Amino acid sequence: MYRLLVADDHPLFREAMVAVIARGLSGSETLEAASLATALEVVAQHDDLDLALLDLGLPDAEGLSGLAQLRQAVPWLPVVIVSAEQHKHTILEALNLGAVGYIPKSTPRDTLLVALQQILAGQVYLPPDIMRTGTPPASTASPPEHHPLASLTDKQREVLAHMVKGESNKMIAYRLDIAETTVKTHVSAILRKLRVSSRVQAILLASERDDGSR
Amino acid sequence: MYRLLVADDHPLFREAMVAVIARGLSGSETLEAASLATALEVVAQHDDLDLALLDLGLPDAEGLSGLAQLRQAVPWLPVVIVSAEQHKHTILEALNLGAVGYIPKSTPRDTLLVALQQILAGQVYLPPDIMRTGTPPASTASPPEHHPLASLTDKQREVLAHMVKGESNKMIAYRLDIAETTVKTHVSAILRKLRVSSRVQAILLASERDDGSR
DNA sequence: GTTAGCCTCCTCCCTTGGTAGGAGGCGCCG
DNA sequence: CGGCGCCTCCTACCAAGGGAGGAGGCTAAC
Repeated sequence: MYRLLVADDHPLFREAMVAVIARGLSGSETLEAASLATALEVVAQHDDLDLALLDLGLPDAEGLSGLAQLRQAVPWLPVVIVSAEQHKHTILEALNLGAVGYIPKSTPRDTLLVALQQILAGQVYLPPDIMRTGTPPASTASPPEHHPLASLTDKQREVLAHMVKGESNKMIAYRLDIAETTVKTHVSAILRKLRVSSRVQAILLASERDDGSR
Repeated sequence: MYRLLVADDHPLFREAMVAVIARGLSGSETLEAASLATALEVVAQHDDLDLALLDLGLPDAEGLSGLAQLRQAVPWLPVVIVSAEQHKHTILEALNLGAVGYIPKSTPRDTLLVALQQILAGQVYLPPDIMRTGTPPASTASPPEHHPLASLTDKQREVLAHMVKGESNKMIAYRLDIAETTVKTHVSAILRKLRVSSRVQAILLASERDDGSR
């Protein structure tokens, strides 16, 4: 059911991770990337990804800069850090950059699965020791605002603006002078990027943020 | 296309009015009432009415009290006053009670038709002399808030509350532990009473008013 | 020139939303 | 008691929404 990206430069570890996902999240698809560069390529071409697992040891990304780049490129994509190191400082920094979780490479297979499921369900996963010792500050409380709206193209935003007014696809098509099928295409893309499953939810989400109306 | 109620105690005038409507607004249905009492009965049984034409000379309603009662009984129903008298004071008072227009009985047939169309389109109609001399104050600017939400039954409000959260009919059915068909019935009633044609519009209207969410 | 992203439009297909109309149960009120 | 409103549920039907997949044109970037 899910589409995940596994970005890690160790083929072996990558395979192991993919195997865990295949077994634990049946029906899910996994894409792989051995470097940050390819990871960026992949996410650019797949705007239907549900989650990216990002290793912090990638050759072309020093430390958390890879996370930062990924977050900037595709803000709507949740990223969970998979790392060997476990400095609390690093973890908190990652969360501040918008990561939705931090999974130590030492995590046993079944715990890993639980973590992924938790994250895919919209939660944040952190290693148990962090969870205990001092709750990470503002980070988890308000996960630095993935503004998924930002990832919309101009046209998509325009369509969304009409959706928010309560207009139907047909009406929007008429107003923007494009075919209704085109409107549907845009709407589908919007729903995907906003990670919702109905126009109503998209509208609610949209009018929650940029609220020009009141 | 429309459903109108003509409330007037003069059979002859009522017939004439119905005839004008039948000819000018082809396909429209008209219901009739000779007294305020019957008018109240009729509107109670037909929540799909588009407009009520109310005569101010009804035997069981002194002056504007009939309008007040009608407005209170079915706040979602637009009411236009049809009257012989033309005191400016009366007209303004009627508007303050939520009337969407005031049509003098002396109005010629074709003007009457224009007035009705204008009102059915959501406008307010007033006799020309009033329109000229001094614009009626807050009345037309903010037509005293038909709070259509008030006309919803408890269950309907409950359903609406879930709609506002972005839930589908199926989901609402599950949560309220009723059949989806029942939810649909409620939704339809809500749309009718709120005078909108899609759930999105209903949601927007609902969250515009009672805004407990922010 | 090639690539990539975006916009455009299409067909096929399924799900969801919404209307119409009927019907039974329940409770309140005249 | 009878009537009425409300809630419940149903069938049948049609319109709108949404996904999958493909395709062409356009422009900006390399």
